[in-house]
Amino acid sequence: MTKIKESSTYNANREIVLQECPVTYVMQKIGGHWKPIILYHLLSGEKRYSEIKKAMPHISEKMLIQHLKQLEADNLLIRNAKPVVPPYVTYTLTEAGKELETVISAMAAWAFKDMKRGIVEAVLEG
Amino acid sequence: MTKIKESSTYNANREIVLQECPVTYVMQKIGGHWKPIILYHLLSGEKRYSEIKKAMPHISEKMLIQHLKQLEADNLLIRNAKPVVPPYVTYTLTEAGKELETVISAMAAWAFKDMKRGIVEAVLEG
DNA sequence: ACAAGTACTTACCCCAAAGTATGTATCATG
DNA sequence: CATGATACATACTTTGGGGTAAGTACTTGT
Repeated sequence: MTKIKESSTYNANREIVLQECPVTYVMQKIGGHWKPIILYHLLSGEKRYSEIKKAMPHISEKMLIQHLKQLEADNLLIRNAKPVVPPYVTYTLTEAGKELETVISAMAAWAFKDMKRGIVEAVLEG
Repeated sequence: MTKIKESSTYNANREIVLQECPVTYVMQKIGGHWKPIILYHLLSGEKRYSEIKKAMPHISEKMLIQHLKQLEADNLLIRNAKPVVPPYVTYTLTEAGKELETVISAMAAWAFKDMKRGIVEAVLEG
């Protein structure tokens, strides 16, 4: 059986790369502008929708909801809706979500180091 | 006429988020489909262009070059061209690039754990 | 009566990222 | 003298992520 050529490389790419590359696997789940930031805010504990929104003034509602749904689908957080009348919905990290803290920390550590490096170089050049 | 404000959110977002969020800072540098994979291949040592290309059969030349240039500009790798006649160009990680290994390892570790979790759940569900 | 708050949903649009395809310079080799 | 290898460059098209704006359903406060 010849391998399916599906519709051109990029579908092929996605799947192959996903299976081969754990980093890409992670990127699928926490990549993009907003997801890591949402996760970051939830690392400090359960928050309700409006709290997250206030913590991220620059995100649109559409993006926020969309990524919350995605993170839920990816089993990184849990949505909890109380059937009360002003809706009361909270989001909590799952175990998987909490375990991302090590990844996020590693990133943050590297980022700070790299930012410093940038400054040092700028100073040396100037 | 829906006019988009010149300086409206998404440009503002980028900058604000970059300054506020180290994770986004990292994403700018190693995010996307290809960059982490390129870095991964270079973690095992200096490689020439054609070697990287062969190691990543699904990337287009355009994307490969483009990301190599970007990674170079971001000070994550160094391009070394020997002025010989079949061109001989190698790429090596900088210190900053090598230090990404901790980040990439954290990602990989999480990914494998999470993949396993996915399998376990699938089995339990039947 | 009606505005305001909460947690979304939907429709429409734009742009940057990624893909496709082809071109370039140089020399070695058949 | 034409072909192939190497390391790119460039034009052109497509795709999808993200942005804006507006609507929904339900109730509380004034």
